[in-house]
Amino acid sequence: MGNVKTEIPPGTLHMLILKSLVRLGDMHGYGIAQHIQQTSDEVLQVEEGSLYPALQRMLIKGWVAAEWKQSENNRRARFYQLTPEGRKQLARELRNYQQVSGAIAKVIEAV
Amino acid sequence: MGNVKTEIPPGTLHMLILKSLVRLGDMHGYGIAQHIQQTSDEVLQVEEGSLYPALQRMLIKGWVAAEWKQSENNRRARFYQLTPEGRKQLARELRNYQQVSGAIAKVIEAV
DNA sequence: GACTATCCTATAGTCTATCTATGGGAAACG
DNA sequence: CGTTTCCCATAGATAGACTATAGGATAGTC
Repeated sequence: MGNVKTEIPPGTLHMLILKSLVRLGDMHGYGIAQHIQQTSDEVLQVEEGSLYPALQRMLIKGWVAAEWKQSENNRRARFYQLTPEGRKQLARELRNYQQVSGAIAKVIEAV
Repeated sequence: MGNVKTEIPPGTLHMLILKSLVRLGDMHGYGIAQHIQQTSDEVLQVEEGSLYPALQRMLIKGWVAAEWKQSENNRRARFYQLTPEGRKQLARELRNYQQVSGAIAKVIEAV
C-alpha cells in the first residue's frame, strides 16, 4: 500500500490541533495526535517533538487551557480544551488556509 | 477587498514554478513570478529572495535548464524550461501535495 | 516478581525553505 | 535626464517542522 506517512505542512499544525479539540472537547496531547492520524487515514503523523512545543505555544497565546487529570487508561495526563480566543484563531486559520489552498489549486489546475 | 497577499506555503514553491513552466514553456524568473501571482488572482506572491534561490536549486537538481536570451521587453534575462526529470518531479510533487491536502481536508471537515 | 509493551510528557538541537533587506544594471518613457 | 519598470542575485533573519533523547507510570504476561 502506498500509504507513506507524511510530514505536517508547516503552518497547519495549530489548525489541526484546534480543530481536533473542537471534535474531542477535552483531550491530552497523545489523544490529539492519535485523532489527527486516524482521521487522516494514517497519512498525517504528528511527532512528539512537534506536538508538545505547539501545545506550549498555544497555551501561552491563550488559545487553549490545560488541566492535569487522569486519562481513560489511568495515567497522569494534561488535558487541553479550546478557549474562546482559540475558536477565533481556528476560524482565522481555516479562512486563511482555504484562501491559500484555493489559490494554489488555481495555479496547478490551470489548463 | 479582502485580498491580502499571502506567503507561499513552504514546500509548494518548486511545484508552482514547475507547473508554471508547463504552461509558459520557456520563461524568465520575473515572468514565472508574474504568472503565479496572476493565476492565483493576486493571492500568491513570490518574493525575489525566494524565487531566485529556488531556481538555482532546481537548476542544480536538473529539473530545469537555463539559457540567457533577450526578453520580450528587450532586456537580458535568463529563460528556464522544464527537463524530463523536472516533469517527473512535478508529477511526484503534485501527487504528494494532493495526498496531504486531502488528508488535511478530512481532518478539518470532520463533523 | 520481573519484563515488556503501551501510554504520556517534555526539551535541546538540527534543518529546510521561506522571507526581508540590499545591491546591482539596463530599457522605456516623460 | 530622471523615474519607472523590468530583471537578476545574495546574505542574513526567521519560523516551524523534525530527530534524538530522556523520563515515568500502568497493564499485561510469563
